[in-house]
Amino acid sequence: MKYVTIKDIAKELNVAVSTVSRAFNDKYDIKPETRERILKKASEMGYRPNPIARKLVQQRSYNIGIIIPEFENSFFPQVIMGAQEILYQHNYQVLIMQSNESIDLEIRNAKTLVDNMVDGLIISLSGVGNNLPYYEELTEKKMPLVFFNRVPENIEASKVVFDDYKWAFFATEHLIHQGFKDILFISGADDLILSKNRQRGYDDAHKKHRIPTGKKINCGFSMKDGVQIAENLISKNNVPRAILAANDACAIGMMRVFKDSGFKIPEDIAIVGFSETKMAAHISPTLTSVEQPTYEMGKAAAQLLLEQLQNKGIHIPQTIVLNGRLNVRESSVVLS
Amino acid sequence: MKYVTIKDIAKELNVAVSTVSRAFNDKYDIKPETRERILKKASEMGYRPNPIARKLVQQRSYNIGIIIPEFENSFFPQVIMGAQEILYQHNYQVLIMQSNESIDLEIRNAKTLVDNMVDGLIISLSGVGNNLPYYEELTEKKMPLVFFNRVPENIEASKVVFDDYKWAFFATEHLIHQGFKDILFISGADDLILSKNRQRGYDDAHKKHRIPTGKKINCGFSMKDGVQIAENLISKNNVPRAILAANDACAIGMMRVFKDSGFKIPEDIAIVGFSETKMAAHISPTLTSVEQPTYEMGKAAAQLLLEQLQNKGIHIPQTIVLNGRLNVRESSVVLS
DNA sequence: AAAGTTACCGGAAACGTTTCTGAAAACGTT
DNA sequence: AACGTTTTCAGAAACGTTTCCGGTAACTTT
Repeated sequence: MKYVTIKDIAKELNVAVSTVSRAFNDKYDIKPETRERILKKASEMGYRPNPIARKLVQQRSYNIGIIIPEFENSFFPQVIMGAQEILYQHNYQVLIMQSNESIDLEIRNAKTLVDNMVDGLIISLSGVGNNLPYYEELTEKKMPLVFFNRVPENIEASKVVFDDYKWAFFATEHLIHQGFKDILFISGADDLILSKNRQRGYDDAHKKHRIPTGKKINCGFSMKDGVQIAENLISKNNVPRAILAANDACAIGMMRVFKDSGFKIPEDIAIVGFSETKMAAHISPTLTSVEQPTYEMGKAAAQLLLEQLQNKGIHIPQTIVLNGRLNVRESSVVLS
Repeated sequence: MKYVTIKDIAKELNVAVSTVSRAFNDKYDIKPETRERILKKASEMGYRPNPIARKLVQQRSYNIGIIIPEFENSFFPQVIMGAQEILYQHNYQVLIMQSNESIDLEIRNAKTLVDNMVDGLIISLSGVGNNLPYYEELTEKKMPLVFFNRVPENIEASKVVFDDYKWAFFATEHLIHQGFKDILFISGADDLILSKNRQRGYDDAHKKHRIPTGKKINCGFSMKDGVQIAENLISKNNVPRAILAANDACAIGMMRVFKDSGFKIPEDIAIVGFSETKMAAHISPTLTSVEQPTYEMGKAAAQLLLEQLQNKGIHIPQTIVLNGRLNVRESSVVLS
């Protein structure tokens, strides 16, 4: 590839490169007339400014990095789209990297993005481990950082999360109201705050209604995980009356297994999902699920980051807690 | 952010910057001993090479850009993961951009990536329009390009596609074998080759069995599109006996509407999806669908690109056609 | 011991921008 | 007409690398 540079234009027009640069950067000290002349010639020659060179001298990139743990569920893509909308408006480009649920890859991704001089980072953790010390380091170096969804506990950075406590509470209470006493809680990895909050919600709902809490099983967020757990429950003859699943993918995987094994949903076993996907309303029975404002989560994260980018220097970390909704559908309701 | 540079190390060790550079680039003319000394000091100081500066002087980035039209279906994420696997192995970083099914945004994305000196581009089209002249231009300028899935017709570039003709043919024939004569064909946008090939497969299957072809409706690839079309068919009292859908999302959207309106699947209406998603096996009735090797598609695209990157200069565009499979499930089978 | 090789390293140019400094030209003021 | 201002621009340094060129020192060869 041959690129047209600012020098080519300068030579063509017999002006200095600095003049051409000024023409493009809308600087005050340039005659409108020559500015037009330069812009015209530049577009004739098909010139496009080289962002790489600009990054180098300005020490900033107008790029924002987004790191997500997985691509399987539509959750993260939706968050990204929300963030993109805001960032595009402010002339930032978005670089997306995916960590495949691996902490090591996540660190590698983060370093790559930092090396590429992103102006800020929006991150959802793949897990908790030696990535956290690195993020500590980044915050100390004043790299603008925003975590979302799967956030670290002890890092002083802006975060946007879902109110997992509250909605785990409501979802559990909903199941209790249906008369179920033996409610299995499928949790994400234990080290995520998200899991702890849901656990608290689940526990407190039981306390409120003076019911002993049921079992808890840790689980990933994929359909495969759900399938595996369900098969396990059945083979051990350990099927509960109701389940609060880690997410929809997990719930749908379980439903499939239960249905195949002759269980009726919700008559034999009731199920509630989390972070609702499009599928919830389309499978049968339709799946009760906690709906999260994914798009808004992305938007909020982007906005928090923009704030940091604007008032650089002083910056008080902020945590935004987003509200949701429980969409009650067939999978958890028994008509009595 | 303050970055440690090659100069800092040079100063610290009283060597020239060129020497430090050599130490990192594994060049022959450096004494192993000083090389060690430099590497040690560098890691002590937390030095990381600045890829931006390197890009500028080398006029290459070791970055590959991937542009996809949408994030809703898991299809593209899976392709990306396949491509990533190959590209990572060859030390390329992957930059992902998403065009939101907009041709204008797609062009903008492509230009951004080119400006950022990606070494190559892997693209799936959002549509056909004034993006194509731009890609023509890029190929003339020798920018390595690989299209996949939604590919342009008349551009001399490497492509990897699915054998849409063959599997549309088989899927249609499968429906014909079930005894259905009135088969509605839900197609993607008309200007995509993919759509044309499927159309041909659909037509030829009818010809082979001497059945007049049914209707065709154009449609997007989202669940919403499916819902809308199904509602339309019902309201116009125009429901066919069987449907070959544009993809699974579309099929699932339709199934939902039909079920809600009292249609039995497959007794009243049979449905076959395309580019199978995880959901196909999990909804009820389970959905017959054409399975595409998404992961392999990404791998193949990456490999074609790598070939171009290696033998730069001479390069004969190549088209890889991937095979698939028809997974027959409940939604299309009537027991007779 | 002189000449030729080789191994190693320093210096400087280059990549394409932005930005700082300063100077020429144009203008206004008295 | 002399001076001060403002406008407009040119030149050069800088960003952090790689790479080319050349030079010294050590080692071979005769």
